[in-house]
Amino acid sequence: MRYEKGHKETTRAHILDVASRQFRESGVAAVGLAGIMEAAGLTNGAFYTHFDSKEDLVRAVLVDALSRREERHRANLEAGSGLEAIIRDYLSVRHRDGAGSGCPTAALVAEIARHPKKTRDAFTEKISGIISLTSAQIDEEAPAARRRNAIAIYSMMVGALQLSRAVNDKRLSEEILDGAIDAALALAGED
Amino acid sequence: MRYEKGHKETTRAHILDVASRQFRESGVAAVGLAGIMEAAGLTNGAFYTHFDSKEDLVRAVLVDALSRREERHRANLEAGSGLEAIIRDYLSVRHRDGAGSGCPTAALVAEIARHPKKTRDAFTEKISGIISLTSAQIDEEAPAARRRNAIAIYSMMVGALQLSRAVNDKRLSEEILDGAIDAALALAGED
DNA sequence: TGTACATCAGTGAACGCGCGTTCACTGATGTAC
DNA sequence: TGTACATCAGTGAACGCGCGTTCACTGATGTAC
Repeated sequence: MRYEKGHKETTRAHILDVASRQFRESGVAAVGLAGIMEAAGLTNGAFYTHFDSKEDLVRAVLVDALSRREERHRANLEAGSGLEAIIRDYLSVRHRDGAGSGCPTAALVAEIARHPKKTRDAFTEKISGIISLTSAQIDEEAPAARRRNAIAIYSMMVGALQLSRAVNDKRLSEEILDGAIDAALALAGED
Repeated sequence: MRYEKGHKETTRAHILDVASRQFRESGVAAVGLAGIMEAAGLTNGAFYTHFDSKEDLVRAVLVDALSRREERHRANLEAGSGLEAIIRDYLSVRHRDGAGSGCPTAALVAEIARHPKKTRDAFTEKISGIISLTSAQIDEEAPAARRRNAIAIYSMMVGALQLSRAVNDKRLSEEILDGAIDAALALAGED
């Protein structure tokens, strides 16, 4: 072959990374394929060697980014640092200010709701896994209560992170993060 | 004048209503001015008789829609139905399925975070008011705890509504709404 | 060993289209004289 | 009272631009004979 073995896979992964960052930073609708390809060091046309369409890329980005976060979540739990570390990390100033490398759900959930079924299917599956994983770590007897609290914590984290990003007042933004940390820890059974 | 008195104000309000619905339904970036004007029964060019730019319209929509929701919230509280009614209404299937007439925060918060300072300023002011209003209704002694819980409830409602909209599984979607209702009621001190 | 051909990731120009914005114009009415 | 002019919300065509997608082509390498 004209390129070394694995070259195509590497290029695809690179485009995926660039797109993943740009989507989370600016939103799917506001990002163009030409800009992604240019940032990846390629020209327009090469895109279709790797993906069928922009929608196909969105789906791939979603699955990849959510899988990475789930993996990190899992590693965190296995290292014994527990839900508390995850909550504090999620609702940190660093996460608020680094949307491009942050949670894809917080960055894109509203947009995903408007995308085709196939894309929402992929998202649903990943979210379902993240909720199950979180629920296993809640300090509660009843499984139903664990699941309920996992949903409440995840919803609160996603909502609070977004609000802290949209709000244009340092004090209020940090108050939102801190308020959500307290309430999430209480729901986790770790306060 | 060539049009009856108040005609211009009526037209402006009509454009604002149409835009407000389309933005909440499809997002700001995905909606074009031509589509808004056509749905309003006018032609392209008339837009600039009423607004300076698309960004100016976004700001006006945000202030208008959030003010209306705050007013409704306030009326609800004064009618004595309390926070519980507000929470149940916010996290209802009807609200989930009616984004176009629903909460602008849930529909647009991630996009707003990427808009210019002036737009985020307007959003910040309104959100601040909504948090204060909610906090006054929390069944807690300490003002700091009331404010913290108000923030937690609002964040959770926004996040849960978005997740319930994005997820493509009826069961999971309703589980998210119901889980968030339970947790929010607990935080409101009404469980 | 040397040559002809096949492979295919990437190039770069072009496609039709809709975007936000501008602007010369229309035409119904109000005002001035 | 009748006529000329001013006002201004709305029209509709056009502006340059970037969008997602297509496609004929390139050129470096691998394979066949």
